[in-house]
Amino acid sequence: MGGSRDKGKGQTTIRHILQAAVDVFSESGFEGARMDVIASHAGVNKASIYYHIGDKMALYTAAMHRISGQTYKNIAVRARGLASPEKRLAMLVHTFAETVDANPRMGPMMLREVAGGGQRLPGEVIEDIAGIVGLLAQILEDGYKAGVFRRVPPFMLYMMIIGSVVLYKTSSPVRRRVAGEYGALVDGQEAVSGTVAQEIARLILNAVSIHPRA
Amino acid sequence: MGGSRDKGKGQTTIRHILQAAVDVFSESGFEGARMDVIASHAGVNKASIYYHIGDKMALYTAAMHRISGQTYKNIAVRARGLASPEKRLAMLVHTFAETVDANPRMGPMMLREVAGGGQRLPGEVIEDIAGIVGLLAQILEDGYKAGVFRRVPPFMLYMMIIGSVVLYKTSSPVRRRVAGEYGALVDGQEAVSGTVAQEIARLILNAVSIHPRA
Amino acid sequence: MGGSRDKGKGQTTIRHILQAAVDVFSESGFEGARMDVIASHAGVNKASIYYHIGDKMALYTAAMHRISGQTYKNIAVRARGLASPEKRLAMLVHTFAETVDANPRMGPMMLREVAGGGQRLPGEVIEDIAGIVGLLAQILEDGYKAGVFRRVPPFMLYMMIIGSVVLYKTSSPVRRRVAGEYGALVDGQEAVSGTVAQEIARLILNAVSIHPRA
Amino acid sequence: MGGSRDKGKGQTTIRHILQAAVDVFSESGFEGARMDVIASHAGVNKASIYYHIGDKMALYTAAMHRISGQTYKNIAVRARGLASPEKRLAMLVHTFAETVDANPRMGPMMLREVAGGGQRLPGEVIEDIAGIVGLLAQILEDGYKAGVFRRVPPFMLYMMIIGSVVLYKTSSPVRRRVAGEYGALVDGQEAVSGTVAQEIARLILNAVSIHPRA
DNA sequence: TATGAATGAGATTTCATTCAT
DNA sequence: AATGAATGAAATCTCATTCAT
Repeated sequence: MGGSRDKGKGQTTIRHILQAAVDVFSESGFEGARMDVIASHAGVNKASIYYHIGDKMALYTAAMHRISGQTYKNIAVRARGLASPEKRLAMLVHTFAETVDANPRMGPMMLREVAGGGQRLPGEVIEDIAGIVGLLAQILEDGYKAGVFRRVPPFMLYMMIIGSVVLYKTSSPVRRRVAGEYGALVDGQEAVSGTVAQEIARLILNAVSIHPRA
Repeated sequence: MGGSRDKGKGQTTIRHILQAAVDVFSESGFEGARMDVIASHAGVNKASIYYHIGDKMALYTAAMHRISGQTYKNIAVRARGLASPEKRLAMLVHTFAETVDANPRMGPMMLREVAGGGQRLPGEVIEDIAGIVGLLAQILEDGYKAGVFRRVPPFMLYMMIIGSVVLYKTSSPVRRRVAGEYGALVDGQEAVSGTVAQEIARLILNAVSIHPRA
Repeated sequence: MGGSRDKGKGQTTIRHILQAAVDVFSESGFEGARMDVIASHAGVNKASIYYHIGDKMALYTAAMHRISGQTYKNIAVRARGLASPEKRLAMLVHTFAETVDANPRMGPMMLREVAGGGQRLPGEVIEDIAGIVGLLAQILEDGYKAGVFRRVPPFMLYMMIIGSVVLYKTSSPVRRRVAGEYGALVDGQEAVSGTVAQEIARLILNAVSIHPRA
Repeated sequence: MGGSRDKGKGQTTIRHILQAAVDVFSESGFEGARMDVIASHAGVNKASIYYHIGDKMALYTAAMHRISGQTYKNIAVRARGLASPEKRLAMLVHTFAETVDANPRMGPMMLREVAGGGQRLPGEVIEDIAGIVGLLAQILEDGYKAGVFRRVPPFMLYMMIIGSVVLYKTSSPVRRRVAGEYGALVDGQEAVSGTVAQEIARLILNAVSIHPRA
């Protein structure tokens, strides 16, 4: 019946492996991840990973690229066609938050990479990040020309956005543990798109906007 | 036997070990760090680490606490005695930035912990973090009561601050690599206190302040 | 279906496989050779080797026999019909040298076998070697009866001949490296038949001949 | 009593490891040798090899050098002080044969190296070989000047000597198997110094000497 | 207090071989 | 007749930890 015959069996296997790699690497980091674990998550023999993809480093690269590529594509597609810089900036925050929600593994992987100085970041991933920073820079430039935004270094704002979104998302276990110490100070939602993203977007917009003196 | 002057020899060794541990753990993460490497950085034999401190986990805990404790103390001391909530908030950002500059290892270690869900964070470190979040909550509360700040979830703002400061600091290698792809978009200072911290403080203040409509 | 012209297709494949096997085994030895490498040298899929020939050992046996058989046949054919023992001995050295030149892979394979005690030598190969030793023994016997040769153990002379020819041929890379250390001592021709074989034949003849006292 | 305390425990371990390495590598070749086997031959844990020496390649290098060095030293010491070139050449053959008898592992290792083109031969080993060839060249030169030797390329004669000695020694299992096929042709002594070396020395001397025409 | 040596347990990687098509 | 995919078994190498001194 229609469609998927067993042709391309290898492609399916590769997809399984990459998904498992994303999961395990993001949970445990590069050194902490074990090939055994990835293999069994993927439901394949360890040797299959080497057959289809290569060694641990190659697997890591492939997994990273898979995620950064998706993120960039999502953001790029949605960023088009919105009129005002404010709306585009808000949209970027929301899209980023949604991507993080849809890809809970992305945050940890990126944080770890940044923590390690990005030494392991493959060129393709760097390109994806540069793409996102480029979009953000364009928005800020347009807003500045329109007289609504202050001059803000785009990379700094990028860090602020992913900092708040990713850390907020990722830190929920930490947040809970801090909550144990400090009761009311902490607020417990899990998803970061929706309410939380709205709050973040408002803060970010507030931060970059030019406000008239009273 | 002996007695008099060999007192404190062990303390020096312990200090060397802890410093080396901070360096190596922050560079490579928990799993990536090797006891050999830490030992040789410290200029001692591997077995000495076990004698003086304990196993890898104990060493990690000690190193983390050493850093988070310093940070908390720095911030707590400086945050006292400033009148307006705005000034206290700006001060907190600056102090945090300075601490990160003075302790370049702190950022990576914290990012990694957050990325890993903080599973390994020892109670003492959690307390230090909670302490900082508590200070921040107090500042926001005062500002809200004074009618100058909006209601902002303190943990979210905490994430925003450490997100921008730490990521900005830590990401300088990544930033340079992105710069290669995207020329002018990136700005290259290394220290995060000073100009960069000022810019961040301004953004943060802008973000939380209540602005009159034009 | 099929029928007419696909006959013999398998034979070509088998030839390719065997040639590749000879190349790779002689370059890397039995343990060092990889089935993948042999397959790709032969331009076929790894599984084809198993289909057509069998496992690694079977392939090795087939490759060895292919070579030893050629050598024996060459020598046997040429050795016939020459009158004097001296000429037949010289001819044997030359033929051996030519075979080694034509089959550059033979030397290494034989050396390795000898080095390993010949445990892996299949019976057919042993027979080929025994054949050559037999020819040599006959020559020596005839020369002894004719009063021109001393009594020399044939196997020892066989070792001397293949030792000098094969080692000389095989060792050219080593010779070049030694040359780097010891300049003028080394002489660099590549082919072993021709001049080199003449020199060797002269030495061998000199060695076994009976020389009148001055 | 006297002497060996437990000081230098590591040195003993290293000696055990190297001896085991020589045994196993020479029996099985580089690829065929298993680190497990070497470790258990040496009576140490596998990891000890890595602790004391390094990886498989480093171990191989160390083992090769150990052997080639001993050989060169033996020959160099004995070659001094003999008057006539003939006696020195004979002595070299005998010493070589004795060394091979004393070090039954040397032959196989060298044959394998030659078979592989010597790609793996470390510089130190090349130097040892060059040293031996140098001694031989000197002897031949002296004999030529004295009018008793023909001009013979030293490297070729070197190959002839080690070819006959080493192959003869090493090939005893092969010889036995050939004997099974060809009865009387083969002669079965195991040691190569003594009678066999005498025979070889006589052949070699015969080969290089200038003989008056009858 | 300090260290060279040693190791068990486990990690990554390789490879000959088989299977389904 | 041929092949892409898959794998069990085993090889090399690593590393936190302990021991004897």
